[in-house]
Amino acid sequence: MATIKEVAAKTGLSPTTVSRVINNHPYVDPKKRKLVMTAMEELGYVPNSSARRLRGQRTNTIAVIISRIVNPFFGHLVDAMEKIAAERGYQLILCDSRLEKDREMQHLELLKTKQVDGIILASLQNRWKDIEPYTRYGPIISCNEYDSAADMPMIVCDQEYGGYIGTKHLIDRGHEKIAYAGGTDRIELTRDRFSGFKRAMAEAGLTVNEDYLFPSFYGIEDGKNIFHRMYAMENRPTAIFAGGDEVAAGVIQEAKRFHCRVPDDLAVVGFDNQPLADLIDPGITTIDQPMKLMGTRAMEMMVDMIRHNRDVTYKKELLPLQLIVREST
Amino acid sequence: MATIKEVAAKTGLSPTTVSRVINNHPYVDPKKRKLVMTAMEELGYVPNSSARRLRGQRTNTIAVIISRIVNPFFGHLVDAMEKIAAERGYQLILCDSRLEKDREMQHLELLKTKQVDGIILASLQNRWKDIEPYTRYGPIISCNEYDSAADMPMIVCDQEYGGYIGTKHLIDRGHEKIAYAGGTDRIELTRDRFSGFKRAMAEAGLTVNEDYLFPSFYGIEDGKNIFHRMYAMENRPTAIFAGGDEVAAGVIQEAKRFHCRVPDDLAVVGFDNQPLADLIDPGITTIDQPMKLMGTRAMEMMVDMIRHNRDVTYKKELLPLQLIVREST
DNA sequence: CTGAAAGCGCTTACAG
DNA sequence: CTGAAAGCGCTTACAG
Repeated sequence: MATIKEVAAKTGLSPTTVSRVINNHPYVDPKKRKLVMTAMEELGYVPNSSARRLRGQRTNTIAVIISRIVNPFFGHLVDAMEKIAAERGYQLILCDSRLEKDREMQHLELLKTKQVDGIILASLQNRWKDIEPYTRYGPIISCNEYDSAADMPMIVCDQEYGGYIGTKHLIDRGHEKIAYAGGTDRIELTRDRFSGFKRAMAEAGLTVNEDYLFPSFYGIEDGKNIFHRMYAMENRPTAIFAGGDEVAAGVIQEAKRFHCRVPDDLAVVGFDNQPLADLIDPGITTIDQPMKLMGTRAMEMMVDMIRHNRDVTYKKELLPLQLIVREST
Repeated sequence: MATIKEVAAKTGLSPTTVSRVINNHPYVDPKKRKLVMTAMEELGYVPNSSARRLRGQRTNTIAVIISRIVNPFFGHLVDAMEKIAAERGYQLILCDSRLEKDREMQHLELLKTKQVDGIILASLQNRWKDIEPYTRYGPIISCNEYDSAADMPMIVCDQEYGGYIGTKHLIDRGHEKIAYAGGTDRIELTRDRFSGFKRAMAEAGLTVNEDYLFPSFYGIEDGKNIFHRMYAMENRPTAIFAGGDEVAAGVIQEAKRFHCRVPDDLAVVGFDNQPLADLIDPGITTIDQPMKLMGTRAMEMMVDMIRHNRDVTYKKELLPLQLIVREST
């Protein structure tokens, strides 16, 4: 591979001047500029990124940490991010934590070892106290998941509201025995969503049945399992609010297989509004999360933070969430 | 950030020795090794990747070029790749060509500018003659899409066979007026699949109706459009072989909306065997593509090629394809 | 408008 | 087992 030195030698100019041409500096004699250009062309010269990185202390690379790329929700999120990153001249490193704390921590090391200029956390497996130390190495923002204790910019949807409107919708449809499969655990996002569920229940004077609460699951298979657990109950719920459309789809599919009619015997609300929600039969009533907007906004913010080097500060940005009614309720 | 020099200063040793400790070289006095280790710990030292890259001429990064990350097919492929890459200590750069030749070419530049050690092409927008020049900068392999004229390792499925068994299945079900939406154009993969379609038709003594051929489309919306174009025909086909499950899903959804019964009025065969195929109603008869196997094998091969620096050579590897029969036929 | 020199932070022969 | 020195390929003050 040709280096800047060889280009300099070929043109009889200094490496400095060649570098200036490469970087479009002003104050280069137009003739010499042209000379350098053709020499680069002839030698097939291309700047070595590693050298530029070392010298310039930036990588033009951003890592995005997700927890499961096969989840279409993340697919759409990453798609939007990749688009903005490409426009702005950044590479995207895809980091899949697979819901494991350790993998997430390892990915955070990328910032420390200067392999990326910034990190977008679209999933959050660790607590803020473990993530915080990394912020001194570069910008970290979260998108989708969040942690109120965290001092970092966040692009989030109003999950409490989402939990509320989904539940309220079921209540309005006359349901009282409502199961909840969004998870109630350590993750703030799911906790907030659960708060919304509880608020709607309380407002309607309904009590939350502990047996109807299922931990946070992710895929179709989980949905199937949840259906069977409900089906085995003596006192079955008449409706379920699932943590994602895939889970909802699993519930619906299995319900149909066991001749449990949706929505008559079991109403189902999903979350995300993935394409899937509109495709299966009956269509899934769900909460629309603006995945594209989230991804776009997060990447724009990240690039801005990298370029302006901490001069810009962002806070929590709240994005809208809305109920999409289909045939499953 | 602490550097190797600072660690050296703190321990009274040379940077060379510190480097040896970092890289687990033998022949370092155990006591000194320990000394260095604690000094690194105390300083929060971490090696700078850019420097290592420049010095070592490798990046431990691999790019994968896909054409549409929101397609679950690519989601699963990338998922399998990421897993192997992480195990082997490589980062994955996600490159989305969005079906555009230019974007793909830009992504190939990553190899030239030493930003990645190798590239996996899971999508192929350009011709081999345009890609070939990049092979001198590092290993390039294809996975999924392919080009027989190309002199690169390829992990491919037997598309001709896939086209054949899908079509044969429809013929066995008694169909004669069979539409084909897999594309017939410049891409070899789709051309081969189309060959399989034609072979099955020919064997059964059926003629291919030009009006029933639709260019290669990708998403649900495309499926809906195709349905309407068929629906508007005087002499409608009774079956369609779609290029992907998403397209098939779009066809089916719209068919149901217009009271066209599947499979009675219109039988539908998809491709890929995505989770979706099993979820919608009726389930989609489809051709299973071993996405996980493809991704795993491709990444293993890539890492092997990078590590053994062209000493290893691979050829085309053919992976099995099989018909999954569900209710849509 | 141009160039010599220093340095980004490592690793690797080489010599001991 | 250890260290001094060179060099990976750039860019950026600095001086002219």
